[in-house]
Amino acid sequence: MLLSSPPPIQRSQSLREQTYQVLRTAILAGEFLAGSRLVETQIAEKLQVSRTPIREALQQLQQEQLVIADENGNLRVVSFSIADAKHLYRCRLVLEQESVSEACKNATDAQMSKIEMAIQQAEKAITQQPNKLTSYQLLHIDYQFHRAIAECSGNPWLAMLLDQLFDKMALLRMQTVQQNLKVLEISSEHRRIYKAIVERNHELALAAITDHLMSSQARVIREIEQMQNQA
Amino acid sequence: MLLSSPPPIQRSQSLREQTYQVLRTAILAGEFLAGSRLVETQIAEKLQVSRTPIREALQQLQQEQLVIADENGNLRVVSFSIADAKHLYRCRLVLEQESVSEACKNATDAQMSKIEMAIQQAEKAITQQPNKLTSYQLLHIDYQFHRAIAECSGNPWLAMLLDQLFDKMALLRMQTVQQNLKVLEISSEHRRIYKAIVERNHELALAAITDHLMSSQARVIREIEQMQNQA
DNA sequence: GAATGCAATTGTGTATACAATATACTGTAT
DNA sequence: ATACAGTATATTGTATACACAATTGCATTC
Repeated sequence: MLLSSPPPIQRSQSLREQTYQVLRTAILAGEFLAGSRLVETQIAEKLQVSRTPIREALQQLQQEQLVIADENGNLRVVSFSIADAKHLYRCRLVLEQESVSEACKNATDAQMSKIEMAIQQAEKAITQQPNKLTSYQLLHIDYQFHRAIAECSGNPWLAMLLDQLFDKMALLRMQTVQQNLKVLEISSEHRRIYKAIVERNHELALAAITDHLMSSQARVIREIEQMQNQA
Repeated sequence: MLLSSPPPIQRSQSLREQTYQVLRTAILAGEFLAGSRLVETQIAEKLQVSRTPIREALQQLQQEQLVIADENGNLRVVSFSIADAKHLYRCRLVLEQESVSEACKNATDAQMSKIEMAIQQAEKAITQQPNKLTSYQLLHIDYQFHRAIAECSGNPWLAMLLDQLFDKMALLRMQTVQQNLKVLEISSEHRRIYKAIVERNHELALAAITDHLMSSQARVIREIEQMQNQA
């Protein structure tokens, strides 16, 4: 007998994968002081696993540039400059322009409704639990929206490249004051993008995503500048 | 006594790094049949090192998507479809447009001359040793040019994203018939791009890079199609 | 002959051992 | 007290050992 859907058995994740997730989340949630040192043995002891999975998780984070080796080869959590912010946003802009552009052409109804769901979830979250959300959670919700558009593009490589940038964006925000995002502004900007995609209005969608990202960049840079003035 | 320049000693690279380079080069040079399986223990024996550095090298290749895990978790060299080719070129196009665009604005004289050197090296190589070059070497020379432009952009993240794509491009070519690239066409297209950047002619540079990549994509896809017909 | 069960083999995940190197510490001589 | 030597400590790179899962081949049974 043939099963209609092949059983998606997932054998419990490896320690490496679990360790990776734990560390990545901790970094993106800002639980390490920026620039703090990461030592295999210490993490191994804290998580109660051997060095091997830790090593591999750290290596992966290093490749993603969430962790970098300093001049002595010591691993540290990255810390971004304003220049980095501008460069990262520039990369993200051209990739997301392609993303919405293709989404206008290719998005199926199911995919579009996934975008809308992302918007609704965001709005629900910010009205229901105004101050209970961490910045990390807010950002995650935000990226669901952008991720959904990338999926509409039908280009998995594009989605992959954007994913890489999203992580760095999150870290960028974590470095800044943990002040809440301008959630209302973001929400209306998202709606505008979504509307353009649904109408398959290519020009408008491009303009909307561009505006959104430029505003977002401006907000981030302003925050970083404020932080630096305080310090 | 203090040395004027901090001694740039590079203690002989780790086995992990060496293994990584060996495997990566072998893959990009097409020394594995596409889709062939990679087994830690076998490679370890062949290279006469323990599994540990091999594991880590393979993990890195996996993250770069030069190696993927199949449904059973076995590692294999990737193999790209025509759809992948189109998607990868699309990503590359938007990133390289940004690249030349910023290069027009920011390139210093030294950086520009590096681009020209890349062109000259390419021309020297193809006139002096017409048939002695492997496809891998030709591609490497080609990418020097594109890499030089990315450096002119002054955006290290952009360069990083493009680097990732270049490796996949190389693999894409390796899968196709090992017939020689249309080196003459490429060379003149490169010259056109270079000229536009030197003149800081933004419009022209964008048009030139776009033409170049579209032609390149067409060449690759034609090759893949031919291959598939033969098979 | 097909199906079931049971080694034997292979391969991976994780822990640990050991060596090399970098860092910190301590005591001694000036 | 300061400079320095020598020693202890910490950290990483690599090898190896062991456990477990998956696969294969063979034998046994129906």
